[in-house]
Amino acid sequence: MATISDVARLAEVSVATVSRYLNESGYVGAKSRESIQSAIKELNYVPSEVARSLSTKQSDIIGLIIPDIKNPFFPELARAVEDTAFEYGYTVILCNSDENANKEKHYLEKLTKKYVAGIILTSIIEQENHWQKVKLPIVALDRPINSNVPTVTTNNEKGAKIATDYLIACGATNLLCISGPDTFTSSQTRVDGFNLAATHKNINTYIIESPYDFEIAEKILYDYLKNNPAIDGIFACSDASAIGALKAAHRLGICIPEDLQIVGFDGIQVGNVVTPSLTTVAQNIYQLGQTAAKLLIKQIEGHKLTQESVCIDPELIIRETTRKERFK
Amino acid sequence: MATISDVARLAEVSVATVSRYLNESGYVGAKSRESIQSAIKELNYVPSEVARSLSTKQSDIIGLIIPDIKNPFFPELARAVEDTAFEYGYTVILCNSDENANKEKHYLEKLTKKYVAGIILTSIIEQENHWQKVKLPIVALDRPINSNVPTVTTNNEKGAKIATDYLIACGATNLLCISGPDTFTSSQTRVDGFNLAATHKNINTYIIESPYDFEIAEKILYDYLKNNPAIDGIFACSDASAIGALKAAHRLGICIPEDLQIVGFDGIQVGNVVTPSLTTVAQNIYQLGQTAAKLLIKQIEGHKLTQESVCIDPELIIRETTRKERFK
DNA sequence: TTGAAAGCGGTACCAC
DNA sequence: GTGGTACCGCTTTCAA
Repeated sequence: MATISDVARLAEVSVATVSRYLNESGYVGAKSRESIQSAIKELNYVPSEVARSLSTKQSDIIGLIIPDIKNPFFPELARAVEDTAFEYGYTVILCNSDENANKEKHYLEKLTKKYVAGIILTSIIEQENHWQKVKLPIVALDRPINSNVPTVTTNNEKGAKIATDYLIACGATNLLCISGPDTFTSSQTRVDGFNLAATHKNINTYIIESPYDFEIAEKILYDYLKNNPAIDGIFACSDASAIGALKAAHRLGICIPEDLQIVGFDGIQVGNVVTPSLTTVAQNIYQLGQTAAKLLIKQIEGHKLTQESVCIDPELIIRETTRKERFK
Repeated sequence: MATISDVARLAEVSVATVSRYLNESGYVGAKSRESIQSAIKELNYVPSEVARSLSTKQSDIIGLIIPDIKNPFFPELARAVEDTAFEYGYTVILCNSDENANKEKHYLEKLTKKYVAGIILTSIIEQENHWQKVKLPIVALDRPINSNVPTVTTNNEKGAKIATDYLIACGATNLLCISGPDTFTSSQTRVDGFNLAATHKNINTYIIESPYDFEIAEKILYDYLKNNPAIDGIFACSDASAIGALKAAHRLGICIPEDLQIVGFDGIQVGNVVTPSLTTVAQNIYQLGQTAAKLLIKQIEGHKLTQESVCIDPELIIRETTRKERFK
């Protein structure tokens, strides 16, 4: 593999000049420029990013730490981050933390060692603060970690409120909210939105907790719905639990949406494939990822952030698990 | 950030000794060892992987090039690769090629510049040969690129044969095979398996092509099934097209599995969520990724490969889009 | 406009 | 056992 000095030698100039040419920093005379160009071509020269990194203490690598790429929410997010990174000439390292503080910490350290340019973090660690040791640009995605860290999230409360309002408008009066694990602030915020919309009306509300896993949710909801047949509307804090509820209702012979209406949250693809297809509050996942990446790159490149944090509105997608709106 | 010479100075030894200690190469006396340890602790020293890479021309980064992480087949694959990489101390860079030769080439180059240790490639480029310029360890995943490159694939022919045999055993006699784009050898091989199982019996066979996209497949199959009501069994070369077929049949009022049985291929999660749930030939996706990563790491670490290529058997998962087996 | 040379933070050979 | 030191390939002063 040819090096910069090979190029310099062949072009009969100094490495400094070649470097200047490469980085478009400083002057390079026309003749030098030409001979450098042909030398590069002839030697098939490709600059070493590692050497450059060592010198500049910077790289074009972005670390993306997420809980689990298998979780249907994240592929699209990762894709958005990668697309944006690609557009700006960056590259992304994928890390699955499994909601595990140690793994998260491990990756944070590992990425630091690599001089990554910055990190996008969907952290489990809201209370802890490994990230504080990291002096790199960081953006928190989906889950805020600290008010000093720029954060990109969905407007969860608003989304939950819209969903609940819609259920009520469609005639549901006994509402169940399926919350997520209480360690997720996003889940708590969605529950807040649910309460905001459902209280002070002639509505009965119930809350039950379930992990964002459709098989577990199915079990939990099977038991719950069996014992609580009055429930006629469900707002689930995730599509996964919504689909679990759908399956459970199916097994119990409950008709959807006639006897029971369901609205999910997230907008993952599967919701469109189940029968009946799922009415849901869709997060703009791609935009979340894209925004996070852009915010990070802005920081990396030393621009001032005009907005520290971004909150993206979700959108209600009406499909088949809800009836027609009756009350406006 | 502390460097190796800071450590050496504080520990009152030379950098060479610290380096030896760090890499467990060569002798380090007990006293030196101790003072180095405490110096490292005190300075909170973390070795720079970049500097090390420059010196050794090696890194612990594995490049993973896939068409699109949003494609439901790949998250699990990526996860398996990442898990295995993690286990062996490697880190993975994720690249989405979009089945685009230029993007693939770009990434191949970019990864080379970074001195990545090796590359796992799900290539679109079966005929081209960008990868030939790359002198790094490579493993081809899912799609063979060349007989010299170690390859990990599913036994597609066998899987297709099992699926088709099963359809026939369940009483289907007018079989449609939904193939994939003919640029995928995997699809061709599955069609081969289908033909192998279906010809020479009192079976009528038909073949139609569709992309691995459930919405497009739905359109194509809607038209096809409308005009060919005799079809009573479908073997789809992907779960995506199987689900498209399912949706199309649903819209046409065709009962599944009574009037029409469907078997998919891939084993993606969605198949388990649709109604009726999809009988399918499941690839062992996790194992594919894991095997590829292990094969790559073996090469990287200079071990001889005992088996150049690996072919993993898929498994028929019987769910609700097929009837009970009637003929054995 | 250009080049010499001092880093960047390690590794590894060789002499002691 | 240990240390001096010449690289690895590139960036970046600073002087010419």
